[in-house]
Amino acid sequence: MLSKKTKYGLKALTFIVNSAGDNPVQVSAIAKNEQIPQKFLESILLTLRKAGVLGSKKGKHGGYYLRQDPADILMTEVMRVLEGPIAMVPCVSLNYYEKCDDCVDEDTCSVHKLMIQVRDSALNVFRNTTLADLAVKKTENIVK
Amino acid sequence: MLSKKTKYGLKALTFIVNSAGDNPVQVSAIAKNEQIPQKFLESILLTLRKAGVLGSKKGKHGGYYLRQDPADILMTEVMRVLEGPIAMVPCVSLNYYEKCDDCVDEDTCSVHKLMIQVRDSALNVFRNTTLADLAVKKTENIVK
DNA sequence: TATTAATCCTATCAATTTAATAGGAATTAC
DNA sequence: GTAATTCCTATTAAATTGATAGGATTAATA
Repeated sequence: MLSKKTKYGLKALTFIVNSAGDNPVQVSAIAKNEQIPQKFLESILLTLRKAGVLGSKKGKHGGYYLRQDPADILMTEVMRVLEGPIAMVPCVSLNYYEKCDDCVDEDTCSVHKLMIQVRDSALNVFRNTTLADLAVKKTENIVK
Repeated sequence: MLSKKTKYGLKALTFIVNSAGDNPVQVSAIAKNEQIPQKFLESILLTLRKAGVLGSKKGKHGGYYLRQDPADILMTEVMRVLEGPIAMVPCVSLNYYEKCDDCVDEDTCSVHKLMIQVRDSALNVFRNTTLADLAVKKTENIVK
């Protein structure tokens, strides 16, 4: 299952893209519009900022903003920050590899083989989707 | 993350395929060879039996066996039984659809769009992989 | 410079899920 | 009838998730 953290995070990022002014977007505005508990959202945006996806400005008229063009922000990065490894098992993770304690031989493990395929198919989606793609509205989508 | 339940279940099914005799395979044998807690494994195999993937024979010389040719058992079925819905969010699930309470319009939801792609890519793997594929050993794999 | 509005930080909590264990009932082979 | 096996229900410990609480810090501006 996708965690609420990730779901909220993706919605928040999309909202920021679509609030396209030069001013930072406030947590309260996002929370209200996307129906997200504000305090929870605060912690999520903080995570995204620490990961370098978002920048922030403190104090009055502060808020969050993107640090790159949305077309340059890949879902691989966003998903890893919010949801953790893309692989479903550590033994097929590119960025967080760990050997299974129970598995004698990775090369003959049936789970390993299957999970590599699942990982690659997910990677294929995330590598080819940017935040800009997510933020495209439906009408724009149709026009394309 | 893949649950241990699913991991153990996949390993157990593979083990049964590779124990290819006509006799049912005992839980104790699987548990021992695959390093799975026996009581936990019992409950997993019971689930697979109730779902129709495995058959069982009680009493002395009893055990579990496949009800179909491994080449006819798709990962879509196995994964749904063990891990639950393939979709990461209920609102894109083919078999367990549920509307999000927070989401106003599915058609414009950025999460929805992305998760449909992820679901389809996973389905593509699971629909094209059978238990027989999982159970192929490495050497056989190379020979192909 | 005082006030207000925002992010930042740490801690805590309740609910849920997961992984595992326990104990025995039912069934079957021999 | 005994031994070996699956079947069933209940319980539990640990981990994770989702959310809340309270205040510290920072910056704009009146």
